[in-house]
Amino acid sequence: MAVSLALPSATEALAESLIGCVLVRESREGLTAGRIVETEAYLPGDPACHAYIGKTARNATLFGPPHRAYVYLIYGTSYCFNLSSERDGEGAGVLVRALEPIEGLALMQHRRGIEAARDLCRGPGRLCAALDIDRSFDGAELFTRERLWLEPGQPQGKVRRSRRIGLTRAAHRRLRFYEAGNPFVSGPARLSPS
DNA sequence: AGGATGATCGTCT
DNA sequence: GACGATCATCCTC
Repeated sequence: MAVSLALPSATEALAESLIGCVLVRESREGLTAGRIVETEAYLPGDPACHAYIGKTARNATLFGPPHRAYVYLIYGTSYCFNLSSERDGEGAGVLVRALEPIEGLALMQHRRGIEAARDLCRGPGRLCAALDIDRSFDGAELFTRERLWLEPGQPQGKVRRSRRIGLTRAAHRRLRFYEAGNPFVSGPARLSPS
C-alpha cells in the first residue's frame, strides 16, 4: 500500500522556527519591536493560501524568493504581515499572528489608541497597526536592518500546534504554531494542541 | 462597470 | 457569540 510520509515543507518548518524571532520596525517616530509568539503556515496547493488561485498582482510576492514581506489589506480595515516561504516560483507563505511587545510600548499604545500591553500585538491586524506596517512593505527584504527586519531568537518553552483561525476554507489543517502559555498569543483559549 | 469576497477588529448584547 | 465596517482585489459581464 502507498504511504505518504512527506517531510514538513519549508513553509511549515519556517512557521515553527519563526516563533521566538524578533520583528523590528524602525520609523521616524521611533523603534518598535516584538517577539513572534504565533504563526500560521499556508502551503503550496493549500486552498486557504492566497497563492492557490495563481499569481496575481496582489500575491506576486508569495511566488518570489523566500523570506520577503508579503503584506495585504483584509476586510478593508487591517493589514496582515507574512513571509514568503518557498523557492522562487512556488507560492506559499507564513502569517505572523501575534507578537509579544518588547520595545516601543508607548509608541505602540499611541498608534493603537489603547493602553493594555496584552492587546497591542495580539492578532495579525493589531500587530501591523502597532508596528505601522502597510502595503508599502510588500516585497521588502527582511534582513536589511532598514525600516523592517527580523532578528533571530528562541522560543521560551514549548511550541505547540493547532488548527488555523478565522478561515473559511481548509481551517481544519493543524498549521498554526504558538508559544505555549504565552498570554500574548491570539485566538480563543480553547484552541489547545489537540 | 459592477458585484462578491475576506488569513480582522471593535462594539454590542 | 453576533454583527457591521470598509475597500483592495479578483471575477464576470
